[in-house]
Amino acid sequence: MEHDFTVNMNEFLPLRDVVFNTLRRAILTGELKPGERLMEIHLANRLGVSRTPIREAIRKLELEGLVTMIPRRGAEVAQITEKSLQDVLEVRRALDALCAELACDRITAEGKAALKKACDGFEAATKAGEIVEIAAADVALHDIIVQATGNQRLISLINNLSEQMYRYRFEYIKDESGHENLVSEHRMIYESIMKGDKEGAAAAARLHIDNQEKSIIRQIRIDPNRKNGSRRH
Amino acid sequence: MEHDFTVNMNEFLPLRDVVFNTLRRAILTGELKPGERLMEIHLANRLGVSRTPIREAIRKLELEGLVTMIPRRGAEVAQITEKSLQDVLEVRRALDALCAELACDRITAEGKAALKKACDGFEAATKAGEIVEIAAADVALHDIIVQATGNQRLISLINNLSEQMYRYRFEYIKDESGHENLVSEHRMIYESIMKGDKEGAAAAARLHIDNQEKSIIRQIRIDPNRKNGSRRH
DNA sequence: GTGCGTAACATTGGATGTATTTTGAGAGGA
DNA sequence: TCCTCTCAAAATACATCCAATGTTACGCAC
Repeated sequence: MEHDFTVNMNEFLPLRDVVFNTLRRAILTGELKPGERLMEIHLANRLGVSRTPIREAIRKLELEGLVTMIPRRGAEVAQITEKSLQDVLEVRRALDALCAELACDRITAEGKAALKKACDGFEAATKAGEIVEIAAADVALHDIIVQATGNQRLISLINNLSEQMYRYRFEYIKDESGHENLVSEHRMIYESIMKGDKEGAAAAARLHIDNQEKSIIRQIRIDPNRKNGSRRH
Repeated sequence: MEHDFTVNMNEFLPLRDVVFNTLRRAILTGELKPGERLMEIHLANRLGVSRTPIREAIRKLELEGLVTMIPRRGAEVAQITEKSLQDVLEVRRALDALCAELACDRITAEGKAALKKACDGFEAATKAGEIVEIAAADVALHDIIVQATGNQRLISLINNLSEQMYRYRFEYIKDESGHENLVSEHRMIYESIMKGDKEGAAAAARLHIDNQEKSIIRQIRIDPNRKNGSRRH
């Protein structure tokens, strides 16, 4: 229990970080569409800052892979291809399995309690059927497992990779038929971690990603119009 | 087989990328030491450019984890702790194993030929005993496996993680006693991939990282003076 | 002699100015 | 009608400038 000044600290975030977070959110929520150009002056006017913070934010987005740079032409929102999604998921499968294994060894008593609560919470959310609730519960559950590893590098990598598919998060949750699968997968991960069964936890985590992959890829094929961005003004 | 303009393109790299690469190399080779402050105006004078490209390069280094930002005070070269190294290696163990597995399925005939050549080359280099040669052969070998996965995201992640321990690369090679281990580990990975034995390849890759980890950690404990940076002027 | 306060300095954060490059439209010719 | 060349408009890349803040050192008081 440190101080509770953290809230006020947000006021003092450098503008570049505010812009960075704003743009990232806009890209991940689909407000800025793949292929759309990010022009410094327009963004600067829109956000009411000068070009400098915009540029620095774009540099970071570039390294994160959310925008692609074309020299002397500027940045645009990165295209998401089926291949790139599969690449991301392939890595995530390995890293989520690693998380599950490490969590078996390292999770604390409080962690276990939180995990149980999150697992129950997810089950309740699916029964209620509220998409947003389910997504939030899903994130919370995974977050506990990831955090339990205590590996800072792993934590930030997973967060980054998860982001890449953030805009598809709702797709596989909408699919009602998958709900009981989701619940049982979560429960299997949960129980394996509780027992300290590393192989079981890893296998369950992999299976979980496999199913997400199937669901997401199916959605993309059904609705491939996301590819082309449209101008905003 | 696209164009072969890639070489000439280097001439047209934006200044910020030149600075980015320069600073990154300086950090990884130890020319800029952990804890050392990166002051924009000094770097600008040193490299003969203005502050703008420096700033944008630092933003990228920040996201890559090579420098840490202190608000209103600037950037400094990130400290390397034993914990952070272990974190990196823990992730690499999983990703190298994944690479080996994927390579089993996806390596081409040319890839196999190159792999054989690289493997023999490494063995020859260890016999010759030239540290630099051995390191180069080691990189070449691993590169072939990583590239064979065809997963662009995985490739860049592994490259990034490898960089984090670049300055320790020579440490575990200097250790003469480990040479025959290195050779046999490489050979085991090589043979497993040739046979398409995924489990074997993954296990061998993990073992390989385990041994590197032991060697590097031992070196750090022997020579922990790297921790504190010194001012340059 | 030590500790506190203040002022000068150094450095980052952000804004603006300038030049080069790209793009796109329009005119002219095949 | 289509292609090409030219020119203008716009956007990036880089440099510089101003403002705000953190740091340091000096001096004064206790």
